[in-house]
Amino acid sequence: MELSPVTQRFVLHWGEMGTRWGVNRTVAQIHALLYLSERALTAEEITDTLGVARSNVSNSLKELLSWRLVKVVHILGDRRDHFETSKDVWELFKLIVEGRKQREIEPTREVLKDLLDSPDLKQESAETRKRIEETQQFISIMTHWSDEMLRLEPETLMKVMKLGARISNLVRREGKS
Amino acid sequence: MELSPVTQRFVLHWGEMGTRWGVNRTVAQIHALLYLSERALTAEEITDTLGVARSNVSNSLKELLSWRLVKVVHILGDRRDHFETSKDVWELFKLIVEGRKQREIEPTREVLKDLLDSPDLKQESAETRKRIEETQQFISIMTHWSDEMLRLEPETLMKVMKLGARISNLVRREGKS
DNA sequence: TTGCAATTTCCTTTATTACTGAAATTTCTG
DNA sequence: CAGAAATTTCAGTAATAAAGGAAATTGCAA
Repeated sequence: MELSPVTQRFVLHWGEMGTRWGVNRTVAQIHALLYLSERALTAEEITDTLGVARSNVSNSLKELLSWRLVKVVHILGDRRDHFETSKDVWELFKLIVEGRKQREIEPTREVLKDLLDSPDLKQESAETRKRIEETQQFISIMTHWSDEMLRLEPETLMKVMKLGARISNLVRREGKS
Repeated sequence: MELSPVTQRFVLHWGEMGTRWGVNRTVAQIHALLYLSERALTAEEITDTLGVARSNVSNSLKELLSWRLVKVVHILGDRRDHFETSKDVWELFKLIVEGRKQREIEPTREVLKDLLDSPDLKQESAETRKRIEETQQFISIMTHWSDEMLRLEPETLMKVMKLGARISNLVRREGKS
């Protein structure tokens, strides 16, 4: 499968950014490819289009499945797995935030909880204890809020965001007067 | 400088998570150390405490400075640079979001703009064009909203968050009835 | 302006992560 | 159930990133 110039640039860029987003190049490229594809693709097709090893595609798809960014679908009369991703940016965003929370926040939350429960804690200065408590509390609040937001429909979310903007404007105007 | 058990675990954990957060172990460890430290530290002290090469500390501090997570301060009668970080979690959070936006979003925003301006675009299917336009628009909205939020004082932000929670509850209740 | 402390640069080594390709396994079909 | 297609596993290799350490630079102070 030949890629058009625009698609090719999109896929290559997504791949380059992948590293910064916490996934490897191939994972990001596959996701980009599926995102722009009009239909679900087989692993074989992905392999050919991207020019990487079949096994690499297999592992990358597994990672995308673990993020729930990609789903397996079946085509009648074809025993091969076909892969597709949501075309809804909001949906994708939610899944990415969810995945990152799981990988980037959850382990820390647990360690902080552990530290705060630890008998060693009383040896620490009040300052240190306060610092750790505040960190823990902050994570807790942000996690809860983000869960709430992620549960919203796009339209509702837009309303909340506009509201946020309104309040922030208000605050700024009051600050000036 | 000897670390207490709790501080040590905190620093080591922060270091391990660093990789997932897009910085290397040393960078994250230094930040953790400064975060729990009661006073600003010299590069030398950091080197000794963490047991890494002096040059590694130098480079890591430079990276932390580029994130604006760390500041140089001077102590009267001491020519050495001393380093400190904010103790305010909200402040730190803002800086991290700002940094990540710069590194993880901005390059993509530019490429998408480029693609949408490109003469090649008209060769693409309507579907593809729509997909790229929506992506671009989504990034634009989210960036703008996050800028607004980051400008808020912690207390105002809390209000907005509570409001968000209220709306989300409302929506859920209406959905049920 | 020389000398030394402090810091950074830059090249090398080490560690980590990504990727390949062959072999093994699973899954489907006749 | 045998054979082939599809997929995954895994061991080795390549690529990338992190860290170390010597040498160079900076900047202050006598």
